[in-house]
Amino acid sequence: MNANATDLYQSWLSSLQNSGYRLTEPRRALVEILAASSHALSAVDLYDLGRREYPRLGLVTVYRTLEKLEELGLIQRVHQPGGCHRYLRAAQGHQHLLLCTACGRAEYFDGDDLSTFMNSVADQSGFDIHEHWLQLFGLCQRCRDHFT
Amino acid sequence: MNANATDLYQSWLSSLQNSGYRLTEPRRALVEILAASSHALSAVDLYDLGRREYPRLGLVTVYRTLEKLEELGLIQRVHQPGGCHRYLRAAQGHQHLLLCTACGRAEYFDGDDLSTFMNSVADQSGFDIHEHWLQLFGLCQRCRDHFT
DNA sequence: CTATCTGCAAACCGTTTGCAGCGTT
DNA sequence: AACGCTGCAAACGGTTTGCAGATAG
Repeated sequence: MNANATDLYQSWLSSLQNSGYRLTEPRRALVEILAASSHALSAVDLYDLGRREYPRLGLVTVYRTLEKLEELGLIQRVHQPGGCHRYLRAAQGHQHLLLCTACGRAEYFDGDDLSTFMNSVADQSGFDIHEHWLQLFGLCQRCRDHFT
Repeated sequence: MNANATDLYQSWLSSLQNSGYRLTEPRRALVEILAASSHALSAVDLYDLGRREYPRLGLVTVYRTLEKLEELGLIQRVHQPGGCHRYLRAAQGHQHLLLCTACGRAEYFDGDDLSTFMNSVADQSGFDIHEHWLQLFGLCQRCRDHFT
């Protein structure tokens, strides 16, 4: 776990505690995994990874922990083309997602440049836009090298 | 059903037939609904609407018809914040989606302006971007008027 | 007449809920 | 000691599959 992930881990644990939630073994394990991961993970991914650290972990606990972390704005759902979702640390400000279709790596990029575009769409359509959802799919550097 | 929807209806039926699929009562009913709808519809929406025209319709047939229409590129899935998906006539070229969170109305808008943005993201990230997914959520004109 | 399509029932998968016991605080 | 949290099992909702009869071509 690098410095950045350790910071995230500590701050997420504090967030949980400050909101009146208890710090338990399964929660520590899940927070550690999520804070350190560069991939969007499914509930079952987390279950499998979590059991390496805490073998008694149940899938239900994974869901309940995800629910709390999402509620606190620490993680967010990532929607997959197939339909089911994965979880990833939340975007900071106006960031959007770049997902590798081969390895699942997830990266955020800044998207402030989009505001002019949004405004023009709002004007033309008459919609009052509240939220936008932008995800790009492709091959990350590592997978490109790997496949060529 | 307006002229545009009638055209879509006829062309979708032809597409089905040209691909070796049969034109049956349930399929005609579902195609008619989808071609005429300005809203993204769930499988159950289609089931309910379809039964008004063809009461013996089964939910399974809805799914199987959606599968074929999607395979032929005539409709596409719309991903909802909640998780489950709805179906809508497919985008033409580089269009993106605008969805009303109140009434479910769906509109496409052109998004060619995004290519410069995509290129700069590709350059900065090292990703080879294959696909992008942009959906905007808000209130449509009609619902704005209704709520104010 | 044949192959495809249909509807039913049942299986399926990801997710949620009820509950009795465990562990944090 | 009290209450929140956990894991199990069972329920749940949306979707898919197996099958025998119906229907388009």
